[in-house]
Amino acid sequence: MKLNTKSRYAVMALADMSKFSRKKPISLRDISLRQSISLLYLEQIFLKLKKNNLVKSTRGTNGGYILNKDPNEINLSEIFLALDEKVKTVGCNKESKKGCNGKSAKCITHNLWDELESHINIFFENKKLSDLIKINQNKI
Amino acid sequence: MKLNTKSRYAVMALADMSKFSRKKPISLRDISLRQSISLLYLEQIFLKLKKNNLVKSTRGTNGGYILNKDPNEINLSEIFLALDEKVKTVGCNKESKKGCNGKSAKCITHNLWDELESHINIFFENKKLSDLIKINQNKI
DNA sequence: TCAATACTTGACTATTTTAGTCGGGTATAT
DNA sequence: ATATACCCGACTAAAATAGTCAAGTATTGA
Repeated sequence: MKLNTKSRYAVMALADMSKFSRKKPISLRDISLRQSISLLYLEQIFLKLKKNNLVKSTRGTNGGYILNKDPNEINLSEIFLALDEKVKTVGCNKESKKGCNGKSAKCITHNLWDELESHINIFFENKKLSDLIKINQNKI
Repeated sequence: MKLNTKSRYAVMALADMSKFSRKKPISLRDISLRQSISLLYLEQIFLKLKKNNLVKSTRGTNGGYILNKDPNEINLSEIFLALDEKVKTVGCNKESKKGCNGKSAKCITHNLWDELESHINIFFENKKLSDLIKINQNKI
């Protein structure tokens, strides 16, 4: 049970950006160097973040990305959502409303996974980007 | 971010067993039929459960598995542990104490994932097998 | 103007993980 | 004896992951 790197790197990169002013664009190159994430990979990630209006971009020299909102207004749910990272613990969850494991009824563990999902989602919803940098003032 | 089927099936199978007396062995064949899980796959799963002393077995005709403890004494953590399902949200966690992402220091999101892990682990520790069947009295 | 910077996009790929199956056992009850 | 049911390692197809690559376009600063 683990998160994929895209989601993790997205959070890392946005947390990185949160430490800087929202006036000047921050280039992916800089983020790549500071956080040791492949530039090419970051590009892929930021396309999704942009499509989901978490960041906006300016091209050209001195271009880069800017956060669309204040770090204390961005929660982790939004970020995971932007990257299609679903906290979908199992196959038999809300989406497949009718059956689990090829059967016509909900499986015996159905409610359990639902509960776990809610648990994790609530955790993410309550966690803001600004929370990350508060704890990590000392780190780059 | 999802659980693997082995862990899920393990919980399902043990929850299934929890509904029956702990006197008579329950065959994997029966569990397989009731829960729609491949018998061959169940065998693999129960080997691990047995090695970790969650169940004991008797061979031969009318053989099968018996829970080693009462359902209200078995929590989900034990089950996941038996199947090596770690709630290891990311690479850079407690195990790799020194660095994340090839760097020498903890990454900016390190504490976040730690916190999430604890969260989920606590959820599992507090959840007993007996809780599952209480909620699902009506289901097989 | 023109070179350098930096975002844009889709396609591609090696590796790893997952979700099982298969084959050939061994022990036990009837 | 024979059918049942656990035991165990090895194997594999398919999917997911974690990226890279190629070929752009837009903007700025010298």
